[in-house]
Amino acid sequence: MVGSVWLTSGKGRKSRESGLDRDTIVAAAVRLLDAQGDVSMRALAGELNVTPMSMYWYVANKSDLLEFALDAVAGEIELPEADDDWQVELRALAQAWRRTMVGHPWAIRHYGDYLNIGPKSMRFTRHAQAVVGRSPLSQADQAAALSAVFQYVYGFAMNESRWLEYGRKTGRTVDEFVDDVAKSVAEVPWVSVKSGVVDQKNRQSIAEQRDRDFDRALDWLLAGMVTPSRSRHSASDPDGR
Amino acid sequence: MVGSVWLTSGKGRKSRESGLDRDTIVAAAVRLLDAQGDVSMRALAGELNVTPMSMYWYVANKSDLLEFALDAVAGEIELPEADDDWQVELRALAQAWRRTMVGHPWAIRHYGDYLNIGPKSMRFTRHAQAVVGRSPLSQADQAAALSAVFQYVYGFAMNESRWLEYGRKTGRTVDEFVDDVAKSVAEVPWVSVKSGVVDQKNRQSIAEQRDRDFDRALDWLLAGMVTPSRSRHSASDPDGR
DNA sequence: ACCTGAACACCGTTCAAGT
DNA sequence: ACCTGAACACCGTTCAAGT
Repeated sequence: MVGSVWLTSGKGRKSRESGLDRDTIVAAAVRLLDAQGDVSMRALAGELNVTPMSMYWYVANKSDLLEFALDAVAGEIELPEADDDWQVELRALAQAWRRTMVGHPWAIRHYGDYLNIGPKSMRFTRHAQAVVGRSPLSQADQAAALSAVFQYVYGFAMNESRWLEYGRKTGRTVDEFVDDVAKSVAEVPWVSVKSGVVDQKNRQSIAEQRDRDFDRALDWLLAGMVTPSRSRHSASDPDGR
Repeated sequence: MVGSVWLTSGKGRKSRESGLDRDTIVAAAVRLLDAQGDVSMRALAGELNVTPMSMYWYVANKSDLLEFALDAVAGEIELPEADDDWQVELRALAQAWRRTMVGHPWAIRHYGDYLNIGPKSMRFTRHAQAVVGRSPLSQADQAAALSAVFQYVYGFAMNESRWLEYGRKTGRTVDEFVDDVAKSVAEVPWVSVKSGVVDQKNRQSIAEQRDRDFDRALDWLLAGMVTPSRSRHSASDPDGR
C-alpha cells in the first residue's frame, strides 16, 4: 500500500514472439475489472492465453498492475477547455473526474492505495493545479481548495461507484433495492431521497438526481471558499504567498 | 457487497461451555484489525484459541463479521452536546466521526461495503439527522446538506487513514515519506504542503496542519450552504417541504 | 446446541527449468 | 530475453461428523 511503480519504473519493452507486452496486459486488466469489478492474475492470464507467470516479466506483482491500470484510467479524463472563471473550470474538472471514475467503478476502490503519480495522473493533477493557480487565492489556499474539492468528489464518487457495482452484480436498479431495504428498516439514511417521499409522477431519474446533488454540494464548497468567513478559520492564510 | 446482516439479523446468543460468543469474536476482530489492518478467519480463530469453523456458528461469514465490527466502531463515536447553532453542532459531529474513523483506519476502507444500518450506526445517523433538522433548510436540502458534509468527511478521512496505515506499517513518519518521494518526483500533488515550501522553524506538526485543513474545508462547505447562490443550482429546493 | 477436522476451490508468488 | 510448470503458503468456506 502506497508504494509506487513510478518511483522505480521499468520495463516498457515489447515482446517480439508473442503479442504480450505491458500495455496489452494492462488493457486486458482494465477490461476484466470493468466487467467483473475484480481481476485475478490467473483469470487475466487465461484471458490473454498465457501462463500466469508470463505476465510477471512485465509487471512486478498484482499491485503494480493495478497501479498501471489506474493510470490508464486517468488518461481517459477529459480536460475541460479553459474558462475565464476559474471556479467554472474547476467544477468542470471535478465533473470530468467523477465521470471517468464512475465509468470504472473499481478504480476508486483502489485509488487511495497509490500515490497516483503516473504520467496520465500527473497530467490531470498539473491541469488542476493550473486552474486554481489562476484564482485570487493565496498559494497555500489554492492547495487547500484543491484538496477540499477532490476530497468531496472522492467521497461522492466512491458512494456512487458502490451503488453502480452493486447494480451491475445483482441486475437490480437502485430504486428496487432502496424499496427492498425500506421494507426492513424504517429509515434509509444513506439516500437523500427517502422512499415514498418523492411522488411518482414527477419522479426524476436517479441519475439526474445524483447529478444535481453532486453539482449542488460542489457549488456550496466553491461558494464557501470565496465568502468572507464568519468562523475561526479564515480563508486567507496569514503567511500566504 | 452492500448486503447486510441487519436485514436478516440473527444469533446474539451466548455459549455456555466456552467463552465464545459473537461480541467476543467481534471485539477480537476489531483488536486484530487495529493492530494489523486486516484479519483472516484463521488468524482470528488462533487469537481466540478455537477452530476457524467454530466462529461460523456466530457469524455467517467474514463479510458479516466485518459489518459487526464496523457497527462496534460506530458505537465509539462521541455525540457532541447540543448547540444552539446547528452548524456548530454539525461540525462537531463531523469531527467526532473523523476522530473515530482515524482511530481505526481499516474501518473506512470497509465502510462503503455495507449499508451501515446496525444499531450503533443508526444512533449516529439519527443524531445527525436531528441536527440538520433544526436548520432553516428545507427538508430536501437537509438531506443534501448531510450527504455533502459526510461525503467530504469521508474523502478526507479515507485519505488520512491511508497515511496513518502506511505509517504504522513502515514505522516511518509522513514527513520522512514525503521527503523521500520528493526526491524522485518533482511535484507532490497530494499533500497541500509542498516539500521545502514550509520553512522549518515555524513548521507545525503534521497533525495540527491536518486538523486545520479539515476544519477549514468544512467551514467552506457550511458557509456555502447558507450563502445565496450565484449559480444555477439554488440552495432552496423549488418543491422543498 | 455447539465445535471439530478434513477437504475443496481458490488465491498471489517463488523458484528452477526450459527455449 | 522471454515463457513455463510445479510447488508453496496462504485464503474463505462446505460438509459430514462428533459431543
